[in-house]
Amino acid sequence: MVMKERRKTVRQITIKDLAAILHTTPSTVSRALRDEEGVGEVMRNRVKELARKMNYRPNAVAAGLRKGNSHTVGVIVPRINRDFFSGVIAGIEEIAYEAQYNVIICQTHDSLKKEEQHLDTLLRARVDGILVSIGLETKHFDHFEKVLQAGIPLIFFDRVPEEMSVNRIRVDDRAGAREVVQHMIDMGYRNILHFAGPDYLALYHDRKEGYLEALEKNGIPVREELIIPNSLTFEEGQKAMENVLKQGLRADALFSASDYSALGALLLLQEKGIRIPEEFGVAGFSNEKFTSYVRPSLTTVDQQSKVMGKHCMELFLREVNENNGSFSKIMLRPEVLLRDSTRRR
Amino acid sequence: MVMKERRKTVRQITIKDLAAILHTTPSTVSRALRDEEGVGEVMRNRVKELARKMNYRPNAVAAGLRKGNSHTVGVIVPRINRDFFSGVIAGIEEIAYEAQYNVIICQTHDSLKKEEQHLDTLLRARVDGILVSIGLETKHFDHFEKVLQAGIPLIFFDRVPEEMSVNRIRVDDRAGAREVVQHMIDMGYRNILHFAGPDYLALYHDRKEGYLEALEKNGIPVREELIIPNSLTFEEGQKAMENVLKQGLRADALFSASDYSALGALLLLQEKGIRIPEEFGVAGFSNEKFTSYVRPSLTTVDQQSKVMGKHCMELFLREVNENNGSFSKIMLRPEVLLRDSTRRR
DNA sequence: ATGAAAGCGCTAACAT
DNA sequence: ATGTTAGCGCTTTCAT
Repeated sequence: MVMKERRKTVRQITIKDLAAILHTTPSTVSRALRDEEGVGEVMRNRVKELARKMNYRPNAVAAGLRKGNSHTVGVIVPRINRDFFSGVIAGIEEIAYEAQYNVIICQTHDSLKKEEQHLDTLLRARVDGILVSIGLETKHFDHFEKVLQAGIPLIFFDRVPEEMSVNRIRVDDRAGAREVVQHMIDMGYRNILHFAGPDYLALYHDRKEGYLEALEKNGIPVREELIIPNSLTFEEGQKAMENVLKQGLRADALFSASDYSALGALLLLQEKGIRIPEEFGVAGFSNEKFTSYVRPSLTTVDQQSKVMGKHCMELFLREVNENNGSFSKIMLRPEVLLRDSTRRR
Repeated sequence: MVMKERRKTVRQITIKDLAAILHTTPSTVSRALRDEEGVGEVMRNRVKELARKMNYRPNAVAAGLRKGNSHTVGVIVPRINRDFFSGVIAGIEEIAYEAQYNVIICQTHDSLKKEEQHLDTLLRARVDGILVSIGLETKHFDHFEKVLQAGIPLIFFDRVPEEMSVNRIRVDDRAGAREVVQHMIDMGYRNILHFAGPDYLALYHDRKEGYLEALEKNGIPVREELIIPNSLTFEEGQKAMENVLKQGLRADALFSASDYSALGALLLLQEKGIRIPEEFGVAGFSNEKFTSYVRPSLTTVDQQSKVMGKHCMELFLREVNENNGSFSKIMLRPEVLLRDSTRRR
């Protein structure tokens, strides 16, 4: 590859150029290139041959303007470097690819302002649909109204607004939490901490509910002081566990709504010389990759990220084709992964 | 938020609609909205007010077609769930945001076919520039030629094609490797394994070179059998280390070109009851987040991902404004992070 | 089977 | 300060 040419503003080949060379018209060229009816065998081949030879590249902007769609969907997620979200994106991309859709990925870093900006940008770019997992700052959802006003499908996944008539896909967080806590109880843990997330997000609410249900079912009284709110990051997890130890709270296990804070706690416990899982059990949520890398490996709940992504895109495709005024709620079954951090005896 | 309306294909408000309502013309409305010269104070305010009231949303597709640019750059990376790549993307987004550019993120999963497809899609979408980190399968670069033909800036980062006249940004992998191996030698390790990547990628080549240089400088003879090619993933790392042990190779440390295979090896060694760092030292490369989460924490080399992303976007902005036929090579200084996996005595 | 003409929504050159 | 006109590159009706 020789990069000899000085870069300059180049006028790209257009359909009109091809038409002129072949002594025909843009309409015929357009039809030929898109394999439409009504072009002679010979002409079609001449067009395609020339297009190839001249490196013709269709202008999707122009086509989009004319056709009124872009064959592109926008995906808005809090962050792309979470295995969960990148898994969802992989699922979306897989189905999108089959259906010849492009995917634009945006991350909000959990900022409401960024979320609104990305939304505007995507709407201005005239995407054909938007798939969103909302950020931690998002407590009201008015800014999503304009997506519906624009008349394109809007689909929420994982972090979804509850009690609203919109398409949404989640895993059954409550069941996942219940099962993992049940397992911990089966392992003989009785004083189980819970690191929770903000209650206004259904998934965190449900994880707490699952925790409570499991305790209740086993006749274990709930101790409010064991439920520690807003402990989702690595650092928060360390700090929270440090406080627990400092306060001398009677506790022998932790079920965290987040793998990150579970790990923070786990490392702190190890530093203090507390043996896991013998003296203290730890479980997280989301099946981040590192949970299988740390020692002891961390019990967690897999959220079917790739399956969720596929469902998202399939739901979009259904919406865009059928366009009936209804909406879907899809709930996936999570998979509890029992690992060494809770497996004692 | 009441989502009452049945979704249907809605014609969005256009500049023409606004003009009609205000008994003026599209040009005036366009000028007013973009804060251009030549619109009266009163008219400008009336236009803006109405646009706001009617939820007018400019059609970026139409504007792009007319202006011949999209104010969008495309970013192609092997995968987005590597902390290194997501860090670069964060840097790109930061500068892009300031300069009012949109960013389209594409991942190739190291597939050459995907890389070519994404490239085509971005060119059809008429992005204003493309920033790429090539995939493992990519050994020839002809497909990038068309980016230059299209007359838009092309910038490679991290995984760049060497010996080619294109813009590229990297860290000094050789220096990073040399320093970390020197540190291992200082710690008394003498028989240091190297897990290498494919030699045709400059960054892996250079990491090996740095390793060799450090040995040489300290008068330690190179033993070819200690250099194990294509060991980059977690699984490959485990397998490679297992082979090393099985073969009874005399080795007391590992410098891996990848954090993932370093971790695989580390865990395998621990399983076998080998103490780290006392009996065996381990170092990786890239500063993936998990390297600080595992115990012992893993010595590694930080690649300045965010800084690299900023440089990429800044270089793009310079290119797009100045458009001189030259190209830049930027080399960043990596930072060696000495952690517990190599710190003995 | 092919061509002519209009127009998607916007911007910009050229009037007035 | 505002209007008129043309056109970005494509698709789609309507002719022939």
